[in-house]
Amino acid sequence: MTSSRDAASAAITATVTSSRALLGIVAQSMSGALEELSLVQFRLLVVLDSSGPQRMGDLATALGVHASTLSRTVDRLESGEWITREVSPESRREVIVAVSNKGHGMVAEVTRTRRRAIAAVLQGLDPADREAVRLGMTLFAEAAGEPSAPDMLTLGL
Amino acid sequence: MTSSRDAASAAITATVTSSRALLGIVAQSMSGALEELSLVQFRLLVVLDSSGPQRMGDLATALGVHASTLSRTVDRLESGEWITREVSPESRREVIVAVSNKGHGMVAEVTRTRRRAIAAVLQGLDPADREAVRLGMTLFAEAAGEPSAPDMLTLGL
DNA sequence: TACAACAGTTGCATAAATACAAATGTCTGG
DNA sequence: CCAGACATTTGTATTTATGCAACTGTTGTA
Repeated sequence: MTSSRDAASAAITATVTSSRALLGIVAQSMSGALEELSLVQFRLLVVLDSSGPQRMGDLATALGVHASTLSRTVDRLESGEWITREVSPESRREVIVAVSNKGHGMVAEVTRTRRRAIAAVLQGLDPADREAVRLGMTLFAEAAGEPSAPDMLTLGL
Repeated sequence: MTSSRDAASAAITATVTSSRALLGIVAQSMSGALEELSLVQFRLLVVLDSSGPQRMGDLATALGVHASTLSRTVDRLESGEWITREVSPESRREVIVAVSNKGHGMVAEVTRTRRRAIAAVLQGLDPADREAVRLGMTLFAEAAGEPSAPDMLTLGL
């Protein structure tokens, strides 16, 4: 007979294997961006793109880096016109950073590429299997919950 | 009615969401290693651990970096005793790099942590749902195939 | 209004990753 | 056996990321 432990283990192994494939897709989708930006810079762009305009200090906290480190990274991104940096209308000692159109376009491009790559994989399945993937992925995502921001930052995502 | 395009799109979205969760787990599993090693160094360790001992030149090619760059990175890993570096028994001009016990242990530890984290997530599902995840993940992994090495390297995996 | 708290930048300093060029040592074919 | 090819390392230089300390300017408050 097959024990429930074997069944659980099979699910784990399948998930690990699948995570490798998914990781490959994610990495590949980022390769274009990483020709123009460092991983750290791209990470900043993603955070800013998803959270909206931020004060320097808050952004430094969100990224877990020193304010001076952020200031330099923002220098570089600004000179590449990926982001904008403006004195806050609220307080002249605060500086608000926001993604530029160019910056948003890059993030969107990566997202689009990722989605397209996943779509291409699913294309290779018949509808019933595709539905099985949808179900499995949905169940897993629900059980896992949202990844924490600090976790994602480890890999610069 | 629900078109087949909607169904496909739902599968894509579910997979994208799931990939985020998986990425979080992967990143978290690496966080311990990244306190002691840089991403580049860890990447080298993983490649070496999975492909076995390599000549410097081949390793540089596999990692897509200049030989001199590799030489320096190997210096650092060697001084931390993560790897060994020995003159090849075949030819005295060749140098063979291999993971040390310590290095292998680190990679294994990350792998173990990852597996455990995934197991914990699956633990939260009842057997039927877990089986659905197993099936979905298996189908996806089969359809996606093995990720290419260069792709994985983008993220240092 | 003066002073303390705050936000950000700038002046160091360090470490890592990177590549190119040059040097060193080893092989190999003629 | 020796000249060129080959594998690796070393010298040099650049870029990025990083943090601490000091500085500048702004705000709030006693």
